[in-house]
Amino acid sequence: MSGNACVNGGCVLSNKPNISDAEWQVMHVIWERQPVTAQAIIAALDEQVDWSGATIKTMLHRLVKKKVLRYQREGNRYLYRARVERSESLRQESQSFLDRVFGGEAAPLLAHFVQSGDLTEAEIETLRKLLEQAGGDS
Amino acid sequence: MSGNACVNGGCVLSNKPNISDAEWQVMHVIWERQPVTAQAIIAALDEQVDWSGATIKTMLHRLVKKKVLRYQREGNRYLYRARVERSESLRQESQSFLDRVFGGEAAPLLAHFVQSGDLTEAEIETLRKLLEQAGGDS
DNA sequence: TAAATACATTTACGTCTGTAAACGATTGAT
DNA sequence: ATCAATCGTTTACAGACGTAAATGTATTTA
Repeated sequence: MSGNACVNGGCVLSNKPNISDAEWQVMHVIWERQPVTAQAIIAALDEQVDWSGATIKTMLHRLVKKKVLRYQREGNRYLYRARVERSESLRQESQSFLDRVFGGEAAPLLAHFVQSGDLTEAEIETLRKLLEQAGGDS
Repeated sequence: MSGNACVNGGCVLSNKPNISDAEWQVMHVIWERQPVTAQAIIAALDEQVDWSGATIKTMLHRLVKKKVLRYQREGNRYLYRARVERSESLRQESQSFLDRVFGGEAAPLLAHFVQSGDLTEAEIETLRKLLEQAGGDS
């Protein structure tokens, strides 16, 4: 995914923390249940993916290094918490996706998803209202 | 981005070709102007990014290897063409993004972009119509 | 207190990616 | 025909990622 700038045959992280594919799965669990132990995270993910506990611990470690997570010792184990807000991460990742794949054009992206047909009637209604608000503002 | 499954300490490509961040930039140019030479691609990208020609050639090479591009010799140089349709790539990448970041929920994603406020009045109108169609279908 | 258990930390390894220089082949010009 | 310019191919390298085993450390149990 995005977020790294490279020079001189090497790559460095950009200012914004970038959460990898697999790491997003971990973050979803953490945002939902924080503060949470590695155990609980592993248990929660066990229903969704097929990773060994060691793998998830590696991710936790990397997320801490990236300053996306922080932890608090609690006896033997850690309690993990997010250091970045879910909404902010969504925003950044969405913007990066929009730029990368849709060249920054929000309308085609929206059209794409609206036409994908995954929306329920209620969702459509909600969006209609949101669109009205968006229209009124300008 | 997504698309690789790993086993045994190694990673292998999944069935779907995955286009990296930087590669998307190249692909946008190609979809717009194909068939197109490396020269033209490099020239077009020169206005947008700060990569050396060599870098872009590497990407072209990798995209060919990934079977995202094909080429046709034309004397000394190649004419590059996409082997995958833009719309199909958008679809796949969008789906993967939706799953990864929004847990597969299209409505929150759409709400997010509608509220981002980047839409013009005309775009809002267009989307309103699309929503009506989407609603009528179900 | 010693052994077993449960955690976290370190090490590992192959692939992908960003970035580009070096090298080889082909073509155009003199 | 040879030299220079052009274009594609190979090689390079460091960081990120997916995946996980091995190792070290602290806690619980016998």
